[in-house]
Amino acid sequence: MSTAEETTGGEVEPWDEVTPDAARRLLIAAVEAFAERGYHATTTRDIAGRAGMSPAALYIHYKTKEELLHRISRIGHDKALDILRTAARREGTAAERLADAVSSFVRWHAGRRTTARVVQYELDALGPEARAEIVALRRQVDAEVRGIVEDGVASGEFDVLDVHGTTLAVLSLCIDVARWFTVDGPRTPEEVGALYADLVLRMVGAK
Amino acid sequence: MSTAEETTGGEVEPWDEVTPDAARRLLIAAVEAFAERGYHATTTRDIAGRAGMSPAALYIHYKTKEELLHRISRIGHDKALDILRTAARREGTAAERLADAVSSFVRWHAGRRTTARVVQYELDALGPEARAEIVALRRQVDAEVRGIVEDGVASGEFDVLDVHGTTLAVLSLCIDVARWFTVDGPRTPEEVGALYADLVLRMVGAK
DNA sequence: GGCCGCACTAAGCGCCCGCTCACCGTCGGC
DNA sequence: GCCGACGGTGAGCGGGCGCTTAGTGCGGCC
Repeated sequence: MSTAEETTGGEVEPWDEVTPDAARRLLIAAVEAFAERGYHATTTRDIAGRAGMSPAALYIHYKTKEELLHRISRIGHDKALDILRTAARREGTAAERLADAVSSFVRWHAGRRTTARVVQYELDALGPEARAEIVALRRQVDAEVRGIVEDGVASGEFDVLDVHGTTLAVLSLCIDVARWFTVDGPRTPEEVGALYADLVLRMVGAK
Repeated sequence: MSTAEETTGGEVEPWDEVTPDAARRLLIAAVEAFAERGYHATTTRDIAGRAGMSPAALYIHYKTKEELLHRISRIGHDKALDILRTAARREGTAAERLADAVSSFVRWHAGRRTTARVVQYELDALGPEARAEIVALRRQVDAEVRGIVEDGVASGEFDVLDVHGTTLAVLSLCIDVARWFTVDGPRTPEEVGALYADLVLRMVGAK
């Protein structure tokens, strides 16, 4: 096991794009609290406490509690989109790219479960403008996966009746991992990723 | 269009097991509010207001706000389990029974979306004892689906490497419908049910 | 060494939450 | 025609919420 910093959940938390250090500690504390209890059940006092600060310290780095959620959601969606884009743009058959996309997307949802929960399930807590921004990112996520599926259909690799519906189901399957996965469970993120890649290839009728 | 009572979402709401009438109206109001905003973001004043009552009226029929969630969750899980049991116990091949289970389970999650959202996503808001009761019901849900998958494997109808993992994925796929489905979308609950039944048969490698 | 800037704290404001309680209108039984 | 039972209301309590503000300790720069 590496000596890199880990959370109680055993997840490595980079978040290195967030500076200064105090702002990053507050954001990581917020991710943990939101993932455990949900945005509305989390208090600003709880977030500050987890970060080892007084309640007022939060407002030096963030305008509101909602801005914290917005930042988390934005960074998380960027990362998720980046994972899918990397898989979609690599060389290989549509089946190889789809398997790569699903397995890495699932590994992220399982391994970075706390972040993924906040990203996928707390969207409704954002205000209209922030939500609109995130919804646009989600459409890009959908487009990446649909692109691979369409490539496979065009090349004759896949046998799919409803491309939009199947794409939705594939993403849905991956996203729901954040709901049920636990580090205490019998499977590692890598195992779930491999299993799900196989299941998805079956769903698209890969030859 | 029928003259049966419908909510704004176009869903028929039986809830006929809840009496008296005022208690049922409060419970339906709570389902709508919890589904829209989440348990923690919903106020007792909002629930009572939707039911056309004063805030204090809620406490004549329910001890706490949490008891409302518990009742909703219990009734909803009973209904979901009933749907799966009916499909699992009918006559037919494992493939027929699995397709029936998935399509009816998905139709429920899409058609009764508000209830399903509360049932599937607000579990963590329950206290320890109530949550334990519901978790036991969920294990029975899992067992019903796993039973059909095992039958199919035993009879040679299905080709499945990881029975537990695949069962989990099948249920996961169905449950996530409650997160993304909208009545404004392009698909009816029946269409999604049929699509998902096909996808699941592919996942289990049905001959 | 003196002073400025700023990250941070202690205290607390105003608000709204879940929930309670004293009271009231209505309706069936005699 | 009166009376108790009961479903319902108006007002409000105690508390915790998101957020603010006045003040403090400390590190860097001349």
